[in-house]
Amino acid sequence: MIERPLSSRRERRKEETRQRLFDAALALMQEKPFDQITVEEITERADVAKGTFFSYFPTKEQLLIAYTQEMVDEVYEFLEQLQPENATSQWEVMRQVMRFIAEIDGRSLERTRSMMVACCQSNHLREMMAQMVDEATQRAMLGFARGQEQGEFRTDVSAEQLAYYAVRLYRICLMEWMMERPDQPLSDLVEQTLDFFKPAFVKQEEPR
Amino acid sequence: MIERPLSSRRERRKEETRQRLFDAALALMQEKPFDQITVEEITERADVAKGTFFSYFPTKEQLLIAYTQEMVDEVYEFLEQLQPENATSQWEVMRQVMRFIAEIDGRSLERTRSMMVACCQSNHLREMMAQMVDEATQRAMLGFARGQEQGEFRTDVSAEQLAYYAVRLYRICLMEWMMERPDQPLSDLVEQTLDFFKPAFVKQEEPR
Amino acid sequence: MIERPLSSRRERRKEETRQRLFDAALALMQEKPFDQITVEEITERADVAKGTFFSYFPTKEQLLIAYTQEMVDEVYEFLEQLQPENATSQWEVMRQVMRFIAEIDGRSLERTRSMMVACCQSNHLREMMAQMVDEATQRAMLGFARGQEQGEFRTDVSAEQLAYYAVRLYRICLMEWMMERPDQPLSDLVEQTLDFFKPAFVKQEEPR
Amino acid sequence: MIERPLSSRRERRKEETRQRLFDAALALMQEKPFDQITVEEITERADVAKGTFFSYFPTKEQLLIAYTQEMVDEVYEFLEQLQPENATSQWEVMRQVMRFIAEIDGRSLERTRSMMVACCQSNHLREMMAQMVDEATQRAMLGFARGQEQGEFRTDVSAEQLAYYAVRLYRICLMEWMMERPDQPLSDLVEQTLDFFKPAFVKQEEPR
DNA sequence: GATGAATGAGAGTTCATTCAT
DNA sequence: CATGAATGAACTCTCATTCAT
Repeated sequence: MIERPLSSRRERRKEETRQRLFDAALALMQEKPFDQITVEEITERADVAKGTFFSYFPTKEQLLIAYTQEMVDEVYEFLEQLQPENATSQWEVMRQVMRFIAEIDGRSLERTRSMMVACCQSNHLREMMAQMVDEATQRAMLGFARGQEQGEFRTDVSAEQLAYYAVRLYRICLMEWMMERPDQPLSDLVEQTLDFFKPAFVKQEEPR
Repeated sequence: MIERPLSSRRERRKEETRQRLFDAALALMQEKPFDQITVEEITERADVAKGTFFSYFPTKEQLLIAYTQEMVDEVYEFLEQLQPENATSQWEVMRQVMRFIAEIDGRSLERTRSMMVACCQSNHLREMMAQMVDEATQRAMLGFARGQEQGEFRTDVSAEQLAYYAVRLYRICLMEWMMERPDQPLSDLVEQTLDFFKPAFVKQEEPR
Repeated sequence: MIERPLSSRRERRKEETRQRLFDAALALMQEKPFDQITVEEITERADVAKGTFFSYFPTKEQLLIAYTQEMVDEVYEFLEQLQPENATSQWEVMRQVMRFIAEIDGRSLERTRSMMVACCQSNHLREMMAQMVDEATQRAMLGFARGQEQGEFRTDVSAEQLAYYAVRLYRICLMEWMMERPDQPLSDLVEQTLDFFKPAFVKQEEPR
Repeated sequence: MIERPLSSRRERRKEETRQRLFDAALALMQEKPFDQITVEEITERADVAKGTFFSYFPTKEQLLIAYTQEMVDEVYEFLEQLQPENATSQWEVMRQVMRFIAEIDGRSLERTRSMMVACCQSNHLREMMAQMVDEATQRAMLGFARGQEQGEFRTDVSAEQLAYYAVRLYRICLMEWMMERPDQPLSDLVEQTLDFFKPAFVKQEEPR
C-alpha cells in the first residue's frame, strides 16, 4: 500500500454521503440551535434515508464533535502555516490569528451559539476546545516571548501570562457578538477589543 | 390595607410551595442543563404533583426567566446600595461589583452553564441579560468618569469605552471558569483578570 | 309551612350563585362547545371560586343536564299554555310550537351544537330529549286527530303517524341550520320546511 | 411505470399497518365517541407503537377526516355508477341512494354518533359533509327534473327544491335512529319516512 | 357554604435510534 | 450499504375533582 503523503488532519470524510450529511447539518445549524434540529431534517436535506445517518455518525451528538474537529483542524492548519519568526510585530501575528478564528465563527451566529450550547453540555467537546485554546496559548507564548525580547511587550509578567490573557480576549468578542451585537461583524469586535486592551500588553514608556 | 390573618397561613403555604419548586429546580440545575431537566423531576423533588408546577409557572421556560429575574434583581439591589461617590478608587468599586456577581454565578457551575445555554436559546433571556449588562455599564461609566477627573484613569478614550470594556472583562472569567477551570473559584479569576488588564484602564505614568 | 302555590317545573335554582354559574356556562356555550369549556372558565366568569361549582353541580356534566331540563321545562310550559281546541287550524298550532322551539334553539348556534354533542354522548340526556319529543308528539296527535275530524288532514294514516312525522320535520331544520346554514335564522328554515312538506299532511282534493 | 418488486412487500406491509390503525379506530368508535378514544388505545388495539400512529396520520383528527373521506368516496362511487336515465321511477332511484347511505351509516350506531359529534366540532369535517350533501342534491335535481317532465313529480316547485328537501329527509331518519330508535334498522326508517313524505313530492291527482 | 391549592391520570405529539429488508 | 417503518420513552401541558382551611 502506498504511503499516504501529507495526510493532513483533514483526511477524514472521503465519502460523499458523509460530506452531504455534514453540509446539511451545517446549513441547518445556521437556522436554529443544534438540539432543535432533527436527524430527519438533516437526512432529508442531504437526500438520504434517515437510517443512513447512523452509518456515518454513531450518534447525533457525534456529528457535532466531528464538526468541532473540523473547525479545530482548520485552526491548527492555519497555525502551522504561520511563520511568526519573520514578523516584525508579534501583536500583529496574534491579531491575524484571532481574525482568522473570528472569520470561522463569524460565518454563522446560530451555528456558533449551537457550539456554545454543546460545549456547555458535553465534556468531550469542552475538552477539545480547551485543548485548542491551550495549543493556541502555547504558540502565542512563543510569539510573546519573542516580542518581549524585542521590547514590544511588557516584561513585568511572564510571556505565558501575556499569551494566556491575549487568547482569552477573544471570548469577550465572542460573547458580545452572540449575546448583544449579532449584527456587527465579529472581526470588527476583535479589532476594537484588541486595540483597547493593547496597553495591557505593550511595554510602557519608560518613566524617567 | 387590612391584614387578612385568615388567609395568611394559606398564603405562606403557597409561597412555600413556590419556593420548594424553585429550590428543587435550582438543585437540579446543579446537576445538569436546564433543558435536560423535566418538570416531573422538579415536582418529584419538590414533593408536589406534576400539575402543581403549572400553577406557579405557566411554562417550564418561565421558571428560568423567574430565576434570572431573581438574579438580576439581586444585582440591581447591590448596585443601588453602592455609594461610589465616597470611594477613593473607582477601580476598587468595580472590582467589588464584579466579585459580587462572581459570587452569585460561582455558587454553581452547572447552573451557570444552564443559564448560558438558556441565553443562547431564548431571545427573552438574552434581552434580560443584555439589559442588566447595559445597566451595569451605565453605572460603571459614572464611576469611570469620576475616576478620569481624579486622574485615576486614562483619558484618551471616553468613560463609556472604559466602562464598556471593564464590564466585558467579566466574561473572560466566566467562560474560563465554565470551560476550563471549573475548580478554581470564579472570584479568583476575576481578581487575576482585573489585575492583569488594569494597565489598559489606568492613566499611564507621564513620560518625561 | 305555607303551601307553595303553583310551584312550576322551574322551581329550581333559587340561589343566586347557582344562577350565576348557570348564566356563565350559557354565555360560554355561545362561544365554544361544552367540552372545550373548563370549570375554571365558568367559575371565573361567575366570579366564584372553582370549588364552588361542585357545590351546585356534582359534576360538570350535570350542568348540561340541568340546562337541558330548563329548556325542556320552557317547552312544557309553552305546551301547557296552548289551547289548541280553540284554533281554527291545527297546522297553525303546530307551526307555532315549532317556531317557539326554533327560537330557543336559535339563540345560539354553538350552544345548540353543544347540546347535540352532549346528546350523542350521554344516554341520560338522550332520554330527556326523547321524552320531550314524545310528549310533543302526544300533544300534536290530539291536534291532528282534531284536524282529521275537521277535514284538515289526510285520513289514510293515523293521527299518531301524522304527529310523529310532523314533529320530526323539525330535525331537518335543526341539522340544516347547524351544519350548513348557520347564517339563516332557524325559524325561517322551519317556515319553509313546513310549507314544503304540508302536502304530505293535508287532505288531498277528492279525485272524482 | 416499472414495477418495483423489491419494495412491494414493504409497501404492502405499510398499507397493512395503516389499515390496522384504521380498523382499530373504527372498532373503538363502535364503543365510544371519537374524542373519548385515545391514540394509545388505537395503537394498542392495532398492536403498534404509539408513535407509529403519527407516521400515518399527522394528527388524531386527520384519522377522522380520512375516515370521512373514505365514506364520502364510497358514496361518490355509488352515485357515479348510477344510471338514472334508465330508471322508470326517479323516486325509486332516490330511495336506492338513500338506502345505500343508510347501510353505511347503519353499520355502527356509535361510529355514526362519533361522526355527528365530530361534525359539530370541526369546521373541516362539516364542510366535507356539506359538500357531499350538495353533490347529492345536484344529482337528485337532475332526477327530479326528469321526473317532473315525465309527470312523476309536482311542478309547482322547482326540481331544485324537490331535490333539496328529498335529500334532507335523510336527516330525519338519521337523528331518529341515533336518538330514539337505535334498535330499528336505519334503512327501515328510511323506507317508512320516504313513504310518508312521498305525497309532498309527487304530482297530485288532477281534480276533476 | 366558599375557597383555591393540590392532585395525578392522561392527553397528543416528538424523535433518536434500531433493524428487517 | 442504504432504506424507512417501527419503536417507545419522554416530553410539556390540561383539567375535573378533592379537601383542608
